[in-house]
Amino acid sequence: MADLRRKTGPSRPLGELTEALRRGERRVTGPRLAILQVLREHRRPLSNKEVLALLPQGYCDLATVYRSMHLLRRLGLVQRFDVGDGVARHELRDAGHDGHHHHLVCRRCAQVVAIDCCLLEEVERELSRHSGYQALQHRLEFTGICPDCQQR
Amino acid sequence: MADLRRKTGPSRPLGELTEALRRGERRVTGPRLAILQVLREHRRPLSNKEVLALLPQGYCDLATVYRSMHLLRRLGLVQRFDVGDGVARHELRDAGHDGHHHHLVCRRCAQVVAIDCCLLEEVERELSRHSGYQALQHRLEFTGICPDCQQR
DNA sequence: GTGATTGCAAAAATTTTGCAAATTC
DNA sequence: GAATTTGCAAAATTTTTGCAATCAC
Repeated sequence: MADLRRKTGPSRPLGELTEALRRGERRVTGPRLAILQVLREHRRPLSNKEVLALLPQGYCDLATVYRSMHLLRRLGLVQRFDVGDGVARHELRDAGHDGHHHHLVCRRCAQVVAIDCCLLEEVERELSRHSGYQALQHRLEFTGICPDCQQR
Repeated sequence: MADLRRKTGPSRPLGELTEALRRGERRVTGPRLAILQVLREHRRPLSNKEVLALLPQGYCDLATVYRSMHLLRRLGLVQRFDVGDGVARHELRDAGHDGHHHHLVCRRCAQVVAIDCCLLEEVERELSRHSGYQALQHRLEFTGICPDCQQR
């Protein structure tokens, strides 16, 4: 499922990522760079242990991976996935994450259609009124079978 | 959008649930009955600790709640949700439809509100017409800051 | 009675944290 | 030089498991 979400094309340049760190007034350290490299090269949800294993032998501590992942998530660079086995996984997000939008993904071929408009602003306002929750955000993903795949 | 929040009334009759246990050749025990009662009365994703706390004082062991929840999941009676705080939650599934609905999760305390109606059936139809995709499904999750956390 | 189920306690596994030393800016 | 970040070890959680006692059928 995670693979279906992935957009084709190269991942974000490392420079952009370190830039995001600096914007957040965080330091660009060896471990953080290395972790970002791993995430760039393996674009699927990785557990922290997997990330550690993909780093040069003994390069950094598991605790550092945990801390870095928290940071990257706060900065919006990474998205967390819970697959249902009690282990958190993280995946690098695509560049356009500030421009909020949704995707429609084919479950067969993973072709992606971007949905430009955000469909849920009105719903969000209503929901906030009814629930008392504030600062609402949402994450919406559609899947289906694309026209091409329907013919096969 | 009148009533977004799930009505808290009991759902599936208890008899139907114990029936499912028997069909699975599992025994109907006190702890299992009590856990099912709790799930029937609180129809939102509950952690195992929450379930235990909602049972009569000292009524059963946390390990039993874990084991029961595994069983109920294998039997398809409950659905597991991972909200992103490292704690698994379970919710009773509805008999009739697939149990599809959405959640509103507090980003601070992970408290969950179930949203009874599916907001996107109409959107899905529109989207299907415009994109040509078929058999659409979606996953939608709202997050926000719950009223309690707003005060802290 | 037989076999599944429970409680208890102990173990596993994941994640977080305190603090001195090292690193980045 | 100041402040953040790291490693290490220890702690805190969440979840699982072994086993004798108990319970459902």
